[in-house]
Amino acid sequence: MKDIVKEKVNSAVKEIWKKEPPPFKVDRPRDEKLGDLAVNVAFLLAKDLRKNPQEIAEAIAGYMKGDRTFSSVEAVKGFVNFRFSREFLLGEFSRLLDLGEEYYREDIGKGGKIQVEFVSANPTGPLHLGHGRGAVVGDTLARLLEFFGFKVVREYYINDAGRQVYLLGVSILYRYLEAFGKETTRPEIKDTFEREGYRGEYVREIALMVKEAVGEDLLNGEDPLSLKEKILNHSFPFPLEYTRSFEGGTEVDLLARFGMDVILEEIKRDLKDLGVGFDVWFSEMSLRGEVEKALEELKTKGYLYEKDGALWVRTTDFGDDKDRVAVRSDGTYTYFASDIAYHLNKFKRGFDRVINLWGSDHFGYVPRIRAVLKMFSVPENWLEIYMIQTVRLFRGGKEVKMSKRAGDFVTLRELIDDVGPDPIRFVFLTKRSDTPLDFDADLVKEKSSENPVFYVQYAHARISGVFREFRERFRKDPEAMDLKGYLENLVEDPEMGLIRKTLLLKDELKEITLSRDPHLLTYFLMDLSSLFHNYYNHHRVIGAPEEVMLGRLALLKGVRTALRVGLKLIGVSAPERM
RNA sequence: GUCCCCGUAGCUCAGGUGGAUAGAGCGCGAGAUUCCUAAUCUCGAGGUCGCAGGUUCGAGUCCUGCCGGGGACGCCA
Repeated sequence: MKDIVKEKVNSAVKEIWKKEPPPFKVDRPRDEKLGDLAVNVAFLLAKDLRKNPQEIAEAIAGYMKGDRTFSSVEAVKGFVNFRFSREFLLGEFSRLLDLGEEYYREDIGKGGKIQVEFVSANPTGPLHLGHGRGAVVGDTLARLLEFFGFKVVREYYINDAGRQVYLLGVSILYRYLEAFGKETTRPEIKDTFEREGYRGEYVREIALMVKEAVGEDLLNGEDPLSLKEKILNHSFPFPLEYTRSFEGGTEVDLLARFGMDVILEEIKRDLKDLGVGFDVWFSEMSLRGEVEKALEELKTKGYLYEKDGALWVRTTDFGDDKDRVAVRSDGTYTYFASDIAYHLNKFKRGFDRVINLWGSDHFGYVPRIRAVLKMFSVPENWLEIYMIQTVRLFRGGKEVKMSKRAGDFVTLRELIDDVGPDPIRFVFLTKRSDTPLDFDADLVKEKSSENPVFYVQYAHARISGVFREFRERFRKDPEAMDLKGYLENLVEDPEMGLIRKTLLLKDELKEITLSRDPHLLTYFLMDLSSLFHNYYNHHRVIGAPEEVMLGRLALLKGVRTALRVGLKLIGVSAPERM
């Protein structure tokens, strides 16, 4: 609807002053008594035209006289305020009834390829709340982009190479021995575990699975390759891709691979239960050759140099505050080296746009990645990076500390089991993702008005209830009825208000998608639900005179479509009853 | 120390490229149900938008400084 106003104001300015208007804003006025939408173009034209804004606004308003889209166009203090006519609103609402969900869809993306990379948690432990937040925000963003015609690839980058994988293997080995009441005779294993090992309970569980599969054989120093076969033959109820890919090496490596198989399985299940799916699980390990090639290219371009036996990338040439190591003096690659190759890989895959959702601990990482992309002349706006801030969990009014070290951190799994996916998704979308979020587990569980997700779902359930009742009493299905002809019978202000709000979702969705602010959608849904609940409490549908009843049924049908679209996009269910 | 984010009602937070009299939920006070679900609704109280300057016709929004909170600053991942 904003487009319509924008278009009309544009041509008015062109017609009256024979000039192209500056970029102006179409917004909802603070007070809805002033109108449905307001335009600030008069302020922006004032200097140029050497007139005061009010005069300009009046000229524009005058030009619009007789336009049947609006019931009024007024100039107030320099704003031009538009109020949509009943005729126009009912016409749009009829289209909504005809088209259903499609009314809100628009092909902005035109098939453009966008990758959204999110979560990407290390496969060395269960997901925690912060990962869950990233999962929900990323998935919602992906849903929105898809809705608007982008071809979206959801990708999870698995850090399955590097030191943390070794640490996982060491930790499993340590716990395995412990399960036999033994201590390692190798001091490097003991030291490493004690200093940096993963202490979570899940490591013990994995160790027990190993014990189940190979018994004491690992204790007896059997060849890792034959241990591998024993694990594969044990028929665990999940794929063992990493274990299978083991082609010789230490038992620590084998255990790490098995551990990653187990953990990734858990991670996938957690995400699935949150309603989050991925198209691509990208393995860091698989980049092997590409890392070398990428570094070779950087070298040719002259951005690589050697110092203290390590290989450095001259990221300071492009705005980073210090240069970064890509290859350590012991010859191993840093995480950064993999990431250079990974982003280059993304670029070569031909995405028009790539969105990274990173945990806030990656903050300092942004400049170096941007620097590298510049070295490869990748356009600046190709990569968007958004930070997902930490989530603090509260129970019984107290913060529940999450500490991966001590192993007593709160997992996403516990919370999903505890409160279910709907409240989690909703709450994660009530704040901008780049600010910290406090999550009150007690409150979220409570099925009361304190919990906004139920408020919105309840609106949907109530409408469904009316439809149910109608079907029972009149033996007709409102879904199948063409009700738009009865819209004329809606005459009350709250009805027009609901219609207006329902139609506004279209602008809202578009803006939210383009500004990448999925959290605003929850606020819209609460507003719409509020209007509906208010209406519901003061107007009866069934029991009203037939003409009015059918009109109201039409109204509710449209509102329900809006609620469904909104809920679907944030991945929250729209229950028929509660 | 350097950099980034945040500071709006008692609490948790919206306020999307500056725009009109500052918004919601919770909490608090008062009320609403013979009728489609009261997980609801109505009314009320509650604010120097951290502080001080600046830019502007206009600042919660932009700039500078200060105060307070959080985070990032490894040849970790």
